[in-house]
Amino acid sequence: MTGPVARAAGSLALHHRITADLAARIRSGDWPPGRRIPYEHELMASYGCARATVSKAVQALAAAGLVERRRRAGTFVARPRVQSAVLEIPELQAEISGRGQAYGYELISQQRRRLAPGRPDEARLRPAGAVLEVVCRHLANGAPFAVEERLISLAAAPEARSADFRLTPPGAWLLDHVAWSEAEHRIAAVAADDLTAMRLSLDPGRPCLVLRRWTWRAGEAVTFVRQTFPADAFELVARFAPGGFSQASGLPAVRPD
Amino acid sequence: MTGPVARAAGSLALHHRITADLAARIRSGDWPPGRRIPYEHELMASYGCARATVSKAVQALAAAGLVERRRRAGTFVARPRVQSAVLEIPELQAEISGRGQAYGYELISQQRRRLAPGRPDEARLRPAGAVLEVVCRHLANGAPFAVEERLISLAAAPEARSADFRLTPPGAWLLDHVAWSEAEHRIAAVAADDLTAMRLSLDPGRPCLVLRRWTWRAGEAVTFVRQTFPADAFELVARFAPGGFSQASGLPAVRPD
DNA sequence: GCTTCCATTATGTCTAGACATATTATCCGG
DNA sequence: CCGGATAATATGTCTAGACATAATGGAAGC
Repeated sequence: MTGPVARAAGSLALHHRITADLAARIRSGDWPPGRRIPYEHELMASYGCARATVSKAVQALAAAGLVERRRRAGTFVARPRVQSAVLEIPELQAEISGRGQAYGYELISQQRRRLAPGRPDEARLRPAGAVLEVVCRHLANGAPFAVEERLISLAAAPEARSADFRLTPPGAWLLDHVAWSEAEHRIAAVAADDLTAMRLSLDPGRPCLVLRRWTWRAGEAVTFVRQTFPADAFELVARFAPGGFSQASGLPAVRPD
Repeated sequence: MTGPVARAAGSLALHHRITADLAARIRSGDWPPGRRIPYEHELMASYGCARATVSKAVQALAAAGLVERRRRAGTFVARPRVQSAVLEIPELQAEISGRGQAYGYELISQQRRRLAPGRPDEARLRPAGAVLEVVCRHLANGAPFAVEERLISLAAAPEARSADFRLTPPGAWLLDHVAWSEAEHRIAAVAADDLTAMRLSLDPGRPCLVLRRWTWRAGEAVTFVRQTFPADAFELVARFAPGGFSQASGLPAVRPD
C-alpha cells in the first residue's frame, strides 16, 4: 500500500515546502487576489505526491487567510485584509528587563470589595461578586513605567484571598494560578487624571496609553486589569505576516526579526 | 480498504469535535498546564477512529498554542501565554459607518517628494526613493475622526503617480492596487502638536492615539501610514480566544459575539 | 426567458496502514 | 556512580485509496 517516501533534500517536510512555494507566489503578486490556484489534483501531479499532502499544504494557506477554498469551484487567492494582526502584549517585567533596564514593582493597595455597578469596565465582570482589588506600580530604572489597577474575581480564583501581592505582581501570580483563558484587550489614549498623574510622576492632563484587559476562564470572569503608561514610556507592536508559516502548525508566524 | 465513515449526528466533522472536546477540557482547567493529554493511540481508541484523524485534531490544538507536542514524550497542555492576541484594525470608513455615523473624507495635500533621511519613521521605508505623500482627514458625522499622513513608494506602486486621492482615501485605493503584504503596526499615545490639533479641532497637547503602519510587499517597502485619533474618538480591540476553532482551519477564532 | 433538476466536480473527511525521526528510559560497562 | 550505547515509543509524514458534500453549469421543462 505504500511507496517509498521520497523526501526532498532540504529536510523540510513536503507539505511545508508546498505551502511555502504557493505562499511565495501569492506574496510576490505572481498570483493576484481572486486568481484560482491549481486544483489539488494538479498540484498532486506536479509535486508527485498524494492528495492528502497537497491538501494539508493548501489548508495551511487557507488557515493563514491567504486563500479561500470553495467546493466545486477551486481555491482562490484571497483579497488582502490587513485588518487583523498579531498584537504582542508584553509582560511588563520581561519588557523592561529586555530593554536592559532594572525592573521595579511596588504594591499600592490591596483590598476586598464588591463590584461597583456604576463603572462600565467592571460591569463586564458581572457574574463575579466579591473581588480583590490590587493597585500597583511598575518601574523601569526607578522611574514609573505603568500603573496597574486590577480586579480579581474571588469566585473564579479563591486562592487569591490568601495571596500576598507585596512582592509578586498580580499578573505573574495569576499566570501561575489560573489555567487557560480567553481575553479581550482595549487600547486607548487618555489624559492622565490627578491620581494617575501623581502615581506616574506626570503633570495632570498629559497623554497616557491605557491597556484594559478582561479575562474569562470557561466563560467565567476571572480578572480585569487596567494598565496606564506615560505616552513616551512605550508602544504596542502588532505584526501581520502571512508569509511565514511555523513548522509545526501552519499558523502564520511573526517574523523572527 | 475503507470502513464506512460513521459521522456523528452533530454534522460536525469528527476531528473538529475532538479538537473542541480536548479544548474544553483544557480551558475548563480539567487538564491543567503541564499535564499530558492522552496519547494519539488512546484517543484513537476512545473515539474509534484512525490516528490521522486524532492527529489532525491535536495538531489544531498545537497550532492554537493550547498544547505542546514532544516526540516520544506525548502531548502536554501548554502554559498559557496571554502575550499575543488578534488585533482588529478597522478600516476607518467601515468603522464609522458601522457605528451608524456619516463617514466623511477630505484630502488635505498630495505631493511627490523624496524620503527625508532625518525621520526615523521614514527610514524603515528606505529602499524606496521617491514617494507620494498624502495627508487627509476622516470625519464622523462631520467631526474630525482621524488625521492620516501616508507615504506611498512610487517604486513599489508606480500607478500611484496618476492616482487621484481627492475623493478616494488612499487606504482603499491601495487595497485595490497592491496585493499581499506584510505589515507592522505600532500603537502609542501622544500629545497633539499644533498642526494635528488644528486638523482635529483639538487643543494642542490633548492626548491622541497614534497608529503607525509600515507595509511591505515581497520584502519591498510599499507604504507608511500614521493615523492620529483624538483620545475619545475610538479605541483598538484585540482578542485572545484559544477556545474557538474555526471550521475550516483549526485557527483560533475570535468569539462571534 | 425562466426555473427546476441533475450530473459533474473540487474540496472535505476519513481509513489502515507504512516508514521516518526524535527523544527518553534503561541497561551496561568503566 | 556516572556516562554512553541501545531499544522502545510517540509523534511526524505520507500513501492510495473511499465516500460525503456542496456548488456549479447546463439541460430539460414550463
